[in-house]
Amino acid sequence: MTIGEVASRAGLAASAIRYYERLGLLPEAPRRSGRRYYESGVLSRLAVVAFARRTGFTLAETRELVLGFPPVVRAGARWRRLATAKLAEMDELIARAETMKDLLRRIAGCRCGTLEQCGSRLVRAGLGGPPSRATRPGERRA
Amino acid sequence: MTIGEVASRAGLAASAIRYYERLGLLPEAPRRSGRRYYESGVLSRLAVVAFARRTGFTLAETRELVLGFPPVVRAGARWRRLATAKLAEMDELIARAETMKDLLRRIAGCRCGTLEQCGSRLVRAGLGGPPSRATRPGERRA
DNA sequence: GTCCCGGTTGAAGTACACTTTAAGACAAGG
DNA sequence: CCTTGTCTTAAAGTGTACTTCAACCGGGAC
Repeated sequence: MTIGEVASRAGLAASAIRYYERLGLLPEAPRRSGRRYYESGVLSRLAVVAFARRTGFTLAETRELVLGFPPVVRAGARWRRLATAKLAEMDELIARAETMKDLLRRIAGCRCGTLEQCGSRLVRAGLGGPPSRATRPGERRA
Repeated sequence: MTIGEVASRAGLAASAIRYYERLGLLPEAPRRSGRRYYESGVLSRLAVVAFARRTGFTLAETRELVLGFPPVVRAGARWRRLATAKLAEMDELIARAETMKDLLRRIAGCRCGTLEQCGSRLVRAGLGGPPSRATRPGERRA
C-alpha cells in the first residue's frame, strides 16, 4: 500500500503517518524509489495507536507502549512500570468521569444561586486528587 | 487575598489566574491601585475549573460550564446542550478507559509474538468509535 | 529615602500534535 | 511525451494552554 491508501484506511492524514514514523511510533517503511510502501499489518498498529491516543496517552507514552512489546522479551520491566502507572491513571480517569457525570446532572437540576455553592459541595465530595497526566495536548483532527 | 495567595492556595501559577481572567473563566477581579484582590469564593470556582480540566474539558468548554450558570436563569438551553453532549462523552471516555485497562492487563500476560496480533484482536473486540473531543491540548504543569 | 518583593502589562516563548507550504521527483494514463 | 496525481523532504505555521520576559509601579521594612 502507498502512504495515501494507509492514510485513508486508517482515517489519518498522510502527514500524520510520516510524523509518527519520525517519532518512532511506526517502523521505517521500506522505500521503492523514494516512496514508502506498507503491508496491511501497519493498520493494526495504527489502530492501537489511535486507541491509546483517544484514551489519553501522549505520543511519547504510546511509543513506549508499542516499542516495549512483547513485554517479557525486551524492555519488560520498563514496559510493566508504564502499564502499571497507566492502569492507575485509568482508574482515576474513570472516577473523575463518574464524578463529572454527577456534577453535570446535579447542576442541571439544582437550586443553588451560584456555581460556587454547587462547586464547594463538590469539592467537599472528593473532587480532589493528584494531577494525573492522562491527557493529550495538541489534538487537531476533530 | 492577593493573586499570589490565591495561586498558592489553588496550586496554580499567578500567570494562569491572569490567563483565566483574560479568557473569561474568572470574573475581572476588583483592583486596588492596579492590583487584583480576591475573595475566598474564587477558590471554589478554581476547584471546579481544575476538576473540569482534569476530566477532559477544554478551557473554552469549561468557560461555557461556569458562565452558563445557573442553567435555568440564563443561557439555559445552550448550557443544557453542552451538558448533554458532555455526559455522552463521559460515557465514551469511561468505556475507552475500561477497554484500555483490559488491553494493558491482557498484553502484560499475553503470548502473542507481535503487538499487531494483540492489536487486531482488540480492534475486533470493539476498539472503534467516534473521535470524541474530550481532550485538552497544551497541558504544561505536570 | 531607598530597597526589595510582589504586583502590573503586553509580547514573545514553549510543548505537543500535527498540518501546510515550497520545491521537487516519479509513475501511470492518454 | 506530457500531463496529472501522488509522493518526497525540510521548514514553517497552527491551536491550546500556559509561562517567561521586559519594563515598570506601589507598599512595607529598615
